[in-house]
Amino acid sequence: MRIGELATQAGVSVRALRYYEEQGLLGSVRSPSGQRHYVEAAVDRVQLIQHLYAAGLASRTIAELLPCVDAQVSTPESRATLSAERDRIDRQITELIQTRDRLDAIIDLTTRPDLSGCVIKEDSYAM
Amino acid sequence: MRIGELATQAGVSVRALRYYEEQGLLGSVRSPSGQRHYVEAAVDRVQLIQHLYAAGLASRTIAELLPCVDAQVSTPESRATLSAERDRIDRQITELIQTRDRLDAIIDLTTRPDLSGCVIKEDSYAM
DNA sequence: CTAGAACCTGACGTTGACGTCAGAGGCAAG
DNA sequence: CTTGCCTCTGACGTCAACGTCAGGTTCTAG
Repeated sequence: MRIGELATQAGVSVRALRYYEEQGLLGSVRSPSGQRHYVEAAVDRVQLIQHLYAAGLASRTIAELLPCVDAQVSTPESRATLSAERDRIDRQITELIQTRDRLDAIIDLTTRPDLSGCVIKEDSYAM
Repeated sequence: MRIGELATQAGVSVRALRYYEEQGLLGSVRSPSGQRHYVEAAVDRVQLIQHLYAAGLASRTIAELLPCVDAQVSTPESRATLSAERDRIDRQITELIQTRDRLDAIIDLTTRPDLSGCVIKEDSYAM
């Protein structure tokens, strides 16, 4: 599998894949002419990388953690990084839920029929 | 309340507050000498801005939505933006939960006692 | 065999939310 | 009055994850 097809299948750009390799996140086998070739499993790996990026992890952090995924082994440092990032994501989720609920409240407030123009109510008071 | 105290109370930098004003997110009253003065409610507003930034909204989007919060009224466009962002945050939460669970699985796999050194199992096969 | 698509390596450009520095003025205390 | 902290307005710097362009090679379909 060459870089263009991997890009298509994983839904990222060719440039991104080269960047991942540059950051030590994604390996490739080079053909004699220098072209990158990937195994099928690379699709999943790229998507994992994307999810970790989306969760706010930096390249360096991902580069530190991916070997654990590969070798299924963790050092004390990587264990610390793993649980730290896990907890950070957890707090991020909590905050996002609050913000989402806040947006819901705003939507509710601003969508609800505007009672300020409801003069009839005042008439009923005047009775 | 001057800019330094607002920065302290809201937990952001002075530079950030000037930036918010520049982006039209945060108003201030100027003293004759040109210094910014803020009302108490500015603390909450700054924290709302921070939460919206943390949720991935851009300055322009926030600038578009804050008037709704203030006036409690929404235009058709702002309603669309509001629900679009709400849904985006919702998807983001879902993805973050998946990534967190993925990290949990990795932690579990790499922390668990290493069975690869357990040769006794192979002996039991050899029986 | 040839055109066009895909690939390569640099290397500079982009974007957003600020950080930081320079130079100048403002304000309360002693 | 002056010392020291706070504030002001530009304006350039930063950082990360790519985008984009240049200039050249390689693969593939007809």
